[in-house]
Amino acid sequence: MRRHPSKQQIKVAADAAIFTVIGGRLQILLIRMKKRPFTGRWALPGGLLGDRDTARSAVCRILEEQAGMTSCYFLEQLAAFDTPARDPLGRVVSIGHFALVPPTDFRLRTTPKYSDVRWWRADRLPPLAYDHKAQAAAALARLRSELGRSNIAWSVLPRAFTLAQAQSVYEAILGRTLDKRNFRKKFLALGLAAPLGRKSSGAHRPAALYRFRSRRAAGSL
Amino acid sequence: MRRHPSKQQIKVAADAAIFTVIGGRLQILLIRMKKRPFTGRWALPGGLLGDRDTARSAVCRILEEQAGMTSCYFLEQLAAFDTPARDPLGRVVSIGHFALVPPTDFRLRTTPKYSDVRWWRADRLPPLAYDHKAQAAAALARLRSELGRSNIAWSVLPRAFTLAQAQSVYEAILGRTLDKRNFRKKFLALGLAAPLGRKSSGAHRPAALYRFRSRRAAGSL
DNA sequence: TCTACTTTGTGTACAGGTAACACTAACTAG
DNA sequence: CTAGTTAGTGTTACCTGTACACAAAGTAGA
Repeated sequence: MRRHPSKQQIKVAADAAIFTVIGGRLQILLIRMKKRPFTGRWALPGGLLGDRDTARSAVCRILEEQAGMTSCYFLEQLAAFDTPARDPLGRVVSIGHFALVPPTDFRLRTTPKYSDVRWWRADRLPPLAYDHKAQAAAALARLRSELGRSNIAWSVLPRAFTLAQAQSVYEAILGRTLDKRNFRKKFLALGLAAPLGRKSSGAHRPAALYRFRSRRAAGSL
Repeated sequence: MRRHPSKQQIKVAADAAIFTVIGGRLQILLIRMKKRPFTGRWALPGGLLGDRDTARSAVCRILEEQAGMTSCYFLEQLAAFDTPARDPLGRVVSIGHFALVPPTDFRLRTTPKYSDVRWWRADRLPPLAYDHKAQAAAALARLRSELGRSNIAWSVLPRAFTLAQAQSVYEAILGRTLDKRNFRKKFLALGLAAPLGRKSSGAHRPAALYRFRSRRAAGSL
């Protein structure tokens, strides 16, 4: 082992399933490819690692290049995807990632290398390039399973938020409605959030505002 | 993305944390390295992927080469380990795996490339090469967390087994004793095992024998 | 053959978490 | 001041996990 023969032809890439919540719906970020053999196809943002990249730093760089997205907050590794035929142009092993980001922190912007970037509803995806359908499905499953055990939700909520906003985010991610009283009980029992003052939204009864106690706690490998 | 520059210098390896249970203790398979810079150090079995290997097939091949271990039953991917400095001789991204195997199916056998192979108690590991300490720890955590949700245990139990044997395996893996009545209740409630006839072990009251209904069910990504 | 020893096999009670369920309080707009 | 909308609050039933003790079945050896 570890013979380091110079003949190995495998390349290493990183892909990212980036989620956000817009309009009460879970969305995933896709880019549209220009190059063959996937011309016109949508795909997860991704690309090859530089020699000094970690997979994580590669993802951050790629997100800026391909979508104008700065600052990766929460970003976690998903799995390695290594089917030999997954890239028709050559042997590429991809390290999949997933993240949850606030929809407002940046404006999506494409580059000449791609024809488009946009959010898609996570439950209505177009056909995807490579094995990205499987990657997106695995990422969604992990996102849902981590939601209950960690404080990922902070990355898509504003600094100060109401419990109704938090509940709406959880519902969007899980894809089902939750009971209001049970949600409040459980969410507060997790001890991740602390109350502040009050709020005066455009109309109706003001709601108490909360903030997350810390911005990094459980969840990582 | 996917420019396929021929200049990328990263290589792809696969490592494996192979567990078994011997004498009521959880054991992990290590090999002893001859080559610099880890001469004399113990390490997880592993090596570079061939151009047509999947990570999984590479692990199977490597286990046969490095330890004489045939037939990989249960083998699951753990994570990609991509710290640039993890291999002092060059940039290598490793795809970690873990498995649980029966201790009796083969005789361990080393090769001229390594000075030794043997089982080590999982709670008393020697210093390891590369980032294998972290890989082994992550593998153990995953093994424990999958134990409750899947039927991995079949891979270390004989075809026909008693509930006491099963309990002993679970205790070895989890590293703590379990309550007999609770274990039997839960194990049978999982519905993975079905009863057979009876047994006459060397001494004492005979125990009912069970078998697993299927040899592949839950647990995979 | 009887006794001592060892292992198998079984049920219940309590604690904690999850899921279902409806009404009053506070504010805005007209 | 009324109608409309959202915020906020407790209790009950159920399920899961955990703690705990004793009788039954066989072997080995006196």
